[in-house]
Amino acid sequence: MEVTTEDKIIQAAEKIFVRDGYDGARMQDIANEAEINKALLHYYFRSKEKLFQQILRRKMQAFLPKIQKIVHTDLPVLGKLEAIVEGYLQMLFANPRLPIFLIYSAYRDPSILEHMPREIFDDLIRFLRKAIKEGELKKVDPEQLVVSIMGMCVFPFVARPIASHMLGKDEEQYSIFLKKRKKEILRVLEELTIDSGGDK
Amino acid sequence: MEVTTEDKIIQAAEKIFVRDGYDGARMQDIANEAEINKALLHYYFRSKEKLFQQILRRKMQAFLPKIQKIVHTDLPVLGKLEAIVEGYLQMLFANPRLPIFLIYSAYRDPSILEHMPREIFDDLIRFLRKAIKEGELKKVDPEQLVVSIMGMCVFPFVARPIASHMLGKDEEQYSIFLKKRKKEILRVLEELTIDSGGDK
DNA sequence: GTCTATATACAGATAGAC
DNA sequence: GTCTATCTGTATATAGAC
Repeated sequence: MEVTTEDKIIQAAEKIFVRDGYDGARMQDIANEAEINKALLHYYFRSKEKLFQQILRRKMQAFLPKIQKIVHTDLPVLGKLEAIVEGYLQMLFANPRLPIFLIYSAYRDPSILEHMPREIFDDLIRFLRKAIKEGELKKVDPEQLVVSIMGMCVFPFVARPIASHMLGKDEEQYSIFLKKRKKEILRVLEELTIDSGGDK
Repeated sequence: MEVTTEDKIIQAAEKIFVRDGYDGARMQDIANEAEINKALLHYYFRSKEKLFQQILRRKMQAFLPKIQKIVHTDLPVLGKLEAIVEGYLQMLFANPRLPIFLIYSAYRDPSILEHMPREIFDDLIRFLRKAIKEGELKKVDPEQLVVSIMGMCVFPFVARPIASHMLGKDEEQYSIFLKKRKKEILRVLEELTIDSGGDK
């Protein structure tokens, strides 16, 4: 299984675009990163814009499928929420700059959102609504709750430079802070669930 | 009180930089917005970089002082949290693109954070710690809680295009969603406070 | 397919008249 | 202080040899 030139370009372009954004990225940087010539980029993808669109689409599709599986597993509310938060945070640890890249790109050209799968959200919201009806979850707006969960997960990664400065933490301390995040988010979510067993 | 050319430039530059970011902004666009000639921008601010730094500093200082006042008022935990969330959301409604501008700018050049006041955070965290010790708030990590609150407030504004798409809402529906946000965030925070009165 | 060399476009910055 | 005209650098994109 050889690595084709196209693969090398895609790899390199992902790195540079995600790091620098469309406007900040330079074709020369991508070429350097791929260890090929700048002209080859155009040979394979015609233009910066077209290359960017490819990368964006790939990145969007890598975004949610893991979460989707979790949503469809059969777990009690808190267990499912825990799995979702964990899966989501895992993705963020592996791709800390992905959310801001996607967010920024969506401002630049909202039409790209057409390619973004939406069912995961719907399924999750449906699940939460059912959980409320069945008395496993306190009465909250499920849509609002999903956004709150995403916010609690994503924000410390997206706003990392500002947040670490605000908290007076260096890189290492902030990494530790992030690792404790799951427990603390679940601490909050716990309070929203209703303990049917009564034990604990 | 006349509007000086410098004022016009600053106004215009704020709008364009906040909207497009440093890389995306064009000096020509700023000049057009200010209804002056491009050369005048350089006459007043020498370079794009210098103009940007000015704007950034101004925007950073407009960011938190309102919150600071609230933190220093004498209110019970939930009341203070409510005031903070409200003030914060108000600022976000008035400046929806400010956070992403600041975040993105901080990635570009982290040294700008030196100009960002930090005491507000410290004060708030101290306050929360005290509230926990005095039994008004459940045992959570105050730093984590502050980040969670910020995340819940900021995320739906920062990620607006993606979030509205995910939820299948148009502009108007999403605005309504945002207006309900305060109540829902407080709903979550309520569960973290300890009702000393015992009523309700 | 891959390279070097070059064309083209445009943005930031300056010169100089008024 | 404000303008028009221009310079200079640099980024995307193409031509053409190998």
